[in-house]
Amino acid sequence: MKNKRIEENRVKILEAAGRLFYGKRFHQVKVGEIAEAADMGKGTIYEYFPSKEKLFEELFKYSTEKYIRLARKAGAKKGSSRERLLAIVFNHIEFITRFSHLDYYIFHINRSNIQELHSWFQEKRDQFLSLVGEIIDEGIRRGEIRAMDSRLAAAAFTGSFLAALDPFLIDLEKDGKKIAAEVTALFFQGAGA
Amino acid sequence: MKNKRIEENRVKILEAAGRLFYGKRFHQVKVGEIAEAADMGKGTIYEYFPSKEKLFEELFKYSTEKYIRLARKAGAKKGSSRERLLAIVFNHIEFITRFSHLDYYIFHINRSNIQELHSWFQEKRDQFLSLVGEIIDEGIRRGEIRAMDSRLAAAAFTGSFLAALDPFLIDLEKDGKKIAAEVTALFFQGAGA
Amino acid sequence: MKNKRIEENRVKILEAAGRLFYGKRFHQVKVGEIAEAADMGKGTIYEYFPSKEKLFEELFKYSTEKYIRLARKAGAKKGSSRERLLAIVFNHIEFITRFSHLDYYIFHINRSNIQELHSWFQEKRDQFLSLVGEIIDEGIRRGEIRAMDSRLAAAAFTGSFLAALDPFLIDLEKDGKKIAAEVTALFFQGAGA
Amino acid sequence: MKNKRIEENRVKILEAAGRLFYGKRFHQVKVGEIAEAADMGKGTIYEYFPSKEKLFEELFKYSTEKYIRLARKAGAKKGSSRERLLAIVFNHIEFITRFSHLDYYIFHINRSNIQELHSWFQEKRDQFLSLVGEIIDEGIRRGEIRAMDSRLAAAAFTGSFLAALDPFLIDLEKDGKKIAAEVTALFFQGAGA
DNA sequence: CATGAATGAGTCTTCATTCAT
DNA sequence: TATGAATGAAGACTCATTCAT
Repeated sequence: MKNKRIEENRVKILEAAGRLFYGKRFHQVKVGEIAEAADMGKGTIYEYFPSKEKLFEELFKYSTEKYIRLARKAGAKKGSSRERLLAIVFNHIEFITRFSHLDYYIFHINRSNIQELHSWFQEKRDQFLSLVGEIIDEGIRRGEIRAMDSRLAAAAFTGSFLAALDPFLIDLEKDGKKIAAEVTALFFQGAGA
Repeated sequence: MKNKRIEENRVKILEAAGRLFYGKRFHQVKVGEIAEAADMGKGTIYEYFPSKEKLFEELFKYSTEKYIRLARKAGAKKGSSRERLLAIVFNHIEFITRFSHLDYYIFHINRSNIQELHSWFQEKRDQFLSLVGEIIDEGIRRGEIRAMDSRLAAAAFTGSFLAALDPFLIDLEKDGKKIAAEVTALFFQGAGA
Repeated sequence: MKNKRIEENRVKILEAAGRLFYGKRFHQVKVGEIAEAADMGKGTIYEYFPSKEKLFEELFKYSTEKYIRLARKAGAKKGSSRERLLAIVFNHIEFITRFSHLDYYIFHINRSNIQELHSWFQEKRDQFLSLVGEIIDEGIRRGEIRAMDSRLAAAAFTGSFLAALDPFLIDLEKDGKKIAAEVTALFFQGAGA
Repeated sequence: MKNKRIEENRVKILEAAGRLFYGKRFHQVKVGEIAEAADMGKGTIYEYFPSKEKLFEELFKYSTEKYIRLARKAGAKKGSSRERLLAIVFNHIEFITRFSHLDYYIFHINRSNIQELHSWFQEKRDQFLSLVGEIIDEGIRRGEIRAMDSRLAAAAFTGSFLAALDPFLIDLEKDGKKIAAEVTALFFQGAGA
């Protein structure tokens, strides 16, 4: 099918661009580089994306949506709220391990400099926080979590595992799971004596 | 005095640049704009910074160091570990309220796209986490916080208040203090029922 | 063919640049002018030469090599050493008549301001002096020229025709050949009574 | 006296500029460098010369006039035409040995790219060729030189010693005098067998 | 007189985008 | 559909010159 070929090339470009943009600023990545990395001619890029700017936006969306899709799947598993939150964290670890360059586009450019994507990004963050918030809400309903502002708790929990699992701070491969467990435990038990 | 004049101009440029870079990408800010914003000739910028790139790096450092300096001061206040952590959070609120454009350069570009600054930035983050970690350690010594990995806790706590106080999510001015208290309380008591 | 097109464009640029640089200093010639003179876009120049500086160097080499190639051809003609030397001089006249702008880059910037080309230029001058020196050597062997340091003689002869045929001193078109003959005669007979 | 101090500074700047321009292109030498080399403030240069361009022109004139003044003096010595021509050549050697950087401005930028100086330079060259030509003319009158176009002979002779004594070709210090004698001998006796 | 910080006009160079092949 | 040579708009940066001290 024609569409399949087209979609394959789109993803090929996005993945190549993802790797290149990782750790570089927008203007440090040349369209020619992306083309080369995607093993295509420069002109071909423009068959799939109307501009470099749009390509970057698409990459941003592609990464974020991939993350949220996987997170949703991970959080959907049955179990206690603690198990489900842990699943969210495990999913995070797996994602940033497998798609480290994509991870980059999700929370770390979180105040996207792409003005055009601002509201889109807010919505996606909302979706993610809602996902976590719902798990917390259910935990409250189940009596596993004390009554609280689930929205705030979702943000706090998300922030804490993001910070604790920063691949620049720890060895994700080796210590990821352990830290995931610890940070989740901390969220449930608190630090107080 | 000569040195004073020079330092004043440096800061004048940095502050002007900070306001301009805020919410824009590196290449969207023209050196001429910075010069105009700093009320100087374009050439004068180059008397103080060898390149736009270097100016950006210096801005990054300037902002980060300002933040850490203020955080250190805030955390130094006497009191319980809870009060001191709260002081760190209050400082954060004040900083991103007063210097919202500078805040931008601190945790939100936290995987600095500026390759050259990577290790520098790691060090600064370490310094900040150590600052928080020491407060937690003292809390443990005092019996206010249960025995735990203070480093991990520091990262988790920092992550949670950063996420919860995101100015794009909440009205900092209005709800900042309340949320600061809540997120700190959550850190101490945990979410568990 | 592709390569042909590329070489054509290179030469087109070099010739255009040659005409422009003639009688102007490096910084008085704008890249845009060269592009316009070569009937190309400014960016195209940079497809062929990495910088204006390099383009100038290439022009220098191009001109010098063209001169030497033609001189070699002229000097290769059969005949007495006097005839062959005269051929070298005639070639010089023809060259600076037809390619006056290229001539400019050859002996008149003879202590090349282009530091990078210094040794390259020395080599080329050596080649030219050797060419003349060999003719003289053969003249000695044939008994047409008395035994002497052919290297020195080559330099002296070259210097004398260069100076005597300076287009700013004489009317090359009108008097060139006559003066060429005279200066060659002077070289053979000497000025002594 | 005031004027003495002023003249001293002028020469100081010219000499410093001469050393810097030597082997560099006009735009490669910065006014700041000249100032530093002359051990003055940048602004001070402008007290003595209205522009960098004019400074360069003055340097050019200064060098050329110094050369011609010395050549005239050298050629004025009593003796045979051969001795006097040799004196001109010896003077050349001494000049380019003592003032190598000034020599640079004389015959080697002989088609001055400074359009404004063109006619001035032609005149100076005329003066020099006349100087040599007069010696030749007197030689003819004395019967030391055969009847000939003294103008052409002057150019040829000048060209030959310039080329033969090129400091990039020979060791002036060591071989200068010998080559001077040889090139003069060649001029008188000719190369013919 | 001497200075050097401030200036901004002027230019090289880059690179996203086009389009003829 | 794929390509990459050609393009030129746009911007960082330089540096001669000025002028307040």
